Amino acid sequence: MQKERNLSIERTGAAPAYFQLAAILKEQIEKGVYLPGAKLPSESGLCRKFHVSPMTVRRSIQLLLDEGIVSTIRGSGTYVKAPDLRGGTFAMEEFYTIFSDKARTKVKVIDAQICRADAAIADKLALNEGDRAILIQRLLIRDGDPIIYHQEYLIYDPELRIVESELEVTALQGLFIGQSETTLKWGKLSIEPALLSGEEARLLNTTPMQAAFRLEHLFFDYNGQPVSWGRFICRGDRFRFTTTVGHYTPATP
Amino acid sequence: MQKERNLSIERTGAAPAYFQLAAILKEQIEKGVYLPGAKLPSESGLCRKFHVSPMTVRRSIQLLLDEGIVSTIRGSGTYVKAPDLRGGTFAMEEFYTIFSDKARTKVKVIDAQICRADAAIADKLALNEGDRAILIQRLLIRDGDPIIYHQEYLIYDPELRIVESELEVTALQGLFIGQSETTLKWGKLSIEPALLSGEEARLLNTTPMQAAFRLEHLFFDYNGQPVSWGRFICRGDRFRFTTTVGHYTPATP
DNA sequence: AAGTGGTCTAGACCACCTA
DNA sequence: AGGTGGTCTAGACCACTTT
Repeated sequence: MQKERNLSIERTGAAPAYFQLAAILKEQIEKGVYLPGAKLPSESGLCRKFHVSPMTVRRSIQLLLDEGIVSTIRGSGTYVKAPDLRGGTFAMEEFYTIFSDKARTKVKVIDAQICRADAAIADKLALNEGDRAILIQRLLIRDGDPIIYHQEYLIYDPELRIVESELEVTALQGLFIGQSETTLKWGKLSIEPALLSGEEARLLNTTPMQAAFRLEHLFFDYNGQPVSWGRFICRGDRFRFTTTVGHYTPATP
Repeated sequence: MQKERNLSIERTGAAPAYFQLAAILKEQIEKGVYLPGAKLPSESGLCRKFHVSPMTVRRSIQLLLDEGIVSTIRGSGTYVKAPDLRGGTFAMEEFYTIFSDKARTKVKVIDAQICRADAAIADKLALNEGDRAILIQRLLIRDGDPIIYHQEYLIYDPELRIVESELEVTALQGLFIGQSETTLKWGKLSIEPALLSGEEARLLNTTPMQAAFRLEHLFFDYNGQPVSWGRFICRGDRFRFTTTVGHYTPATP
């Protein structure tokens, strides 16, 4: 037995006990006390050492599990994971913050019209070729610069009033914030790299053949009917998805 | 009071109670029993209705929270969220599965050499310009087709034996699986769209100016020292990151 | 057989929101 | 004031792995 570290749980209501314990364990791992592959103390051991109940310890471990810092093996123990690229997930948060910054970001509707579905549109929106659909084109302007071009096809259904709500300038924010639209149930998203076409480059005020992200979205309602299909064309020099892997605790010295 | 649904928790050990309860709630939401914005029954109410303890109910709600299906407001209740783009996260899983499919995927080391750090390398790896560094170039071949070109700079440190371990053909897989390398602590990843250069196109057996993903990685060791900086150039026509938002329960009719 | 993580109970107190 | 979610306890039993 070595000198007991003066690490303990404060019960002054500062932070939840399970959070404090998780922070302590993370710090140990951070410092290299437990290297990748090493086994953490058992849950019952942690109960005794920190004078908390089993459930509280479990919640702490669950936090580390969620953050991908450790993995558990039933009947064996809890082990520190080595960082791997697999753990990396790219979130849309940064993307979203741009939309929500209303002071610097403006959405401009370029055009809204009724069109006829071609093969691709009919396929995506479960229509027949030649059926009516609605096309809305928007430009997202950041500090006066157009940086995202959005093109969206909606099913033509006057009863659903989708058009009216979509046509509001704030509708784009709505997609991100998730307000109103109780008709939408779920959506598929995909990201691929693309080249700016002449038209897209013109709208985005740059030159063609630039690298860009194409973020495609397809939303469905509660009947399983596709409602909206569209894509965001984002200037590649303005966007980048970032993330971290491994155990990185930002600045708590 | 309406007719009680014959939904109840089975205690036959089939699945954990908290999981079953979460599934029941998800199904209700899925069916539109609780529309976006609607309030779920209170936790104590769920305890009574399903004859489980508060902790079990809480775990169920926690699951729904993690999946972004509901949000809770302390002192008020639990509410169904509307789907929003924000919830979408793009995982590296698909990317990883390609690497792990050893039957169809082969890694080929094109070149490994000692080089001198230019300004960019020196900056990323915290070296001085002109310092020695190691450059490794690999090609990932899928069904005989080269689809990813990987370029990686490592600090030149004979003591650390990083080179030897990195040079193994399996090292790339190791980055994903997270085996061995106990010296790596954490890493930063970023994705941006790019155009294939002439050299890159030649290696990937396609034409220049094609759209591609550039996945950049920077790994650090336990001393905070950058160890490895590199990028994966992925043919855009072969890769796509996908995700879903909203409450989508795959095939349980 | 002993130890480990996974699940669960039946309460408790608190902070917060709504009325 | 009463209801709600957030935290926590001090046990229990189980399935599993290790010795």
